Amino acid sequence: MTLDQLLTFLAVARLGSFTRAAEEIGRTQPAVSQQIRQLEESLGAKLFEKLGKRVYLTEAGRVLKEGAEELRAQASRLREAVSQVAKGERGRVRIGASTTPGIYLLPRILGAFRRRYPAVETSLSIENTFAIERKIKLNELDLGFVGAHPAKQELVVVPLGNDELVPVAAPSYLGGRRRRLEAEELAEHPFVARERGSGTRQAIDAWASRKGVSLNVVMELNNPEAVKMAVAEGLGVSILPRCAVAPELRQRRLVPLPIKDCRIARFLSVIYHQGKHLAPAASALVDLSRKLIF
Amino acid sequence: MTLDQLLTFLAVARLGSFTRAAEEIGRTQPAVSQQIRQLEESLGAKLFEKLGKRVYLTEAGRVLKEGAEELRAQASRLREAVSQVAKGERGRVRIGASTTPGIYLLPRILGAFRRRYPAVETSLSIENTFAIERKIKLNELDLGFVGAHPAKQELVVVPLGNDELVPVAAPSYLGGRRRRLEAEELAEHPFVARERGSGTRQAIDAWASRKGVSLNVVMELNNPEAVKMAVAEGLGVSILPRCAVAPELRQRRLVPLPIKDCRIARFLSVIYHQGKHLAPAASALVDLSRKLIF
DNA sequence: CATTTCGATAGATTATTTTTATGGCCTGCC
DNA sequence: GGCAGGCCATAAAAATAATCTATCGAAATG
Repeated sequence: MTLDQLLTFLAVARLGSFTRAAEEIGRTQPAVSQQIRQLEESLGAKLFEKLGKRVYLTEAGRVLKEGAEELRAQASRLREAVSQVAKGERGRVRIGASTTPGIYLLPRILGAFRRRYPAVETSLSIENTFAIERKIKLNELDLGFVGAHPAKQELVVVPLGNDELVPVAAPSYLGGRRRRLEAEELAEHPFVARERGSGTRQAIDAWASRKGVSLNVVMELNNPEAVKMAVAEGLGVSILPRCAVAPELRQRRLVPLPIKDCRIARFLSVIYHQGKHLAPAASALVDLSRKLIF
Repeated sequence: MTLDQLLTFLAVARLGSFTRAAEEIGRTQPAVSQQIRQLEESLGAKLFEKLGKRVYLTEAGRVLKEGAEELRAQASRLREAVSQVAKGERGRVRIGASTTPGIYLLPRILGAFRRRYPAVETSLSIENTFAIERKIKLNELDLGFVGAHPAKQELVVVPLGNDELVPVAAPSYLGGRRRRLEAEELAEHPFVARERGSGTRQAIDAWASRKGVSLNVVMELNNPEAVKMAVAEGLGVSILPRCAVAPELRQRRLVPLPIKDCRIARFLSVIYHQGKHLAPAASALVDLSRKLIF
């Protein structure tokens, strides 16, 4: 039983004639005869009977006709569904993001994406960079938004833009002072940090060791919002992604802490598996991200 | 897109390997590769991606997998349904019967048939012999139970048995008399007859003209039950199929009217279209009918 | 009763599928 | 890090399947 045979069968059943069915499907009549014979053999049932001139469906043929029509409709729906996915009109994109991009960037990006591709489902799981890399390698995620250069052989890295890290403090913490600190002076201030292993923390540690500063970490938090709260409460200073503190800086709930030569720029990237054929929807999301960042 | 390609696709999707899928379906690996490639081309969508060693479904592949499984299940159900019809376990038999067999024979036959083949639908339409023959020729009926020899070239006639016609009267009509009538004497009695065109009437008329008797028809009714009622009420005598009057004879609501040389035997037959491939269920019904008649 | 229509059949031909043989790529193991 | 082994892709050959041409026979038609 093949789909082709079923289509031939349906044409014969509908037209009540082998010859006319043959014309309709652009074959010769013997080809139709053989297709029907094979279908009958494979099903073990006679499908037509020739009473006089006309051909009639047998009872088995009537049952097959019902079912074959349903099958054809379903096959056609399936073809359409796959085609929609292939064209990016439908589908699912599984996104992973590390904390900073996940919280401060992706909501905006995904909002725009959703307006553009309303029928494409997106799932976002926020985890640390390491976990995201692992899941991408296992094909459990399609795209990863991370702030560290993985530079692994198996991953494609699409640069999105710089994510500047800015030192901040509570307005009351600094008081009236406006003096620019030397990098070493940071050691004198209590420092509220993200947990070790976070991209933000890694970038800060790398900068600090480059400058020969040892930070006076008084608190480690695995959530940038919690870090902001702690700093706003005057527990200490911190260095946070600009996109994370932009609203607080505007509302003056936090203020910049000027430090000499403090240009910590983390590179935000989208990563995906080497050799992966990005679905159109995923590809569109990457494009959209690049536009929205700049 | 063929069913074969979908089955191959499902095997690959399930096993995550072209080679293992090939083993499972008994082909070589390149055959699987080509099937998948053709499927991808016909759908216009990449279905698998090779990331490292394993092959993974793309989003389009995931959609196809869902749908293909449904399609497979439906195709398999369809195959089963057709097979059941072909084996006579299921199906529909469209039966036509003329009045006498339809009322007095078929309820019993169909009851027995239903117990034997509970999943086979039967439809019974009671019409006159002419209409039944026409519908059988138009393939609107599968089997016809009639009491006249159609002997048309295009019909197969399966004899079931004799349907004896017995003269009857109301007990009160005869009074104490028990004398056997000569055929000619029947003309002296009011006769309650079936309508012209009914098989019973035709048989009686044929017998009467053979005997040179002209019946004194005082009433024509198109329903044998109505004839019985009329006779029971003493409106006259009639000649009715034995199977139609058996209960009344037993209950003495009617009594036989002995007439010399009155052996009117109508032959009951099943008819179907010449060249018709009887479905197993229909065939079984014919067999059952022959058993139950004798 | 000849004629036409329609499906079945057989043999030739074409198209498709499968296999065989091989190459490239990645992985994992020493 | 080199090498073997596993896995998929590819191309040509072989096998299989589908289609076409030609023709037959049965049934309906005028």
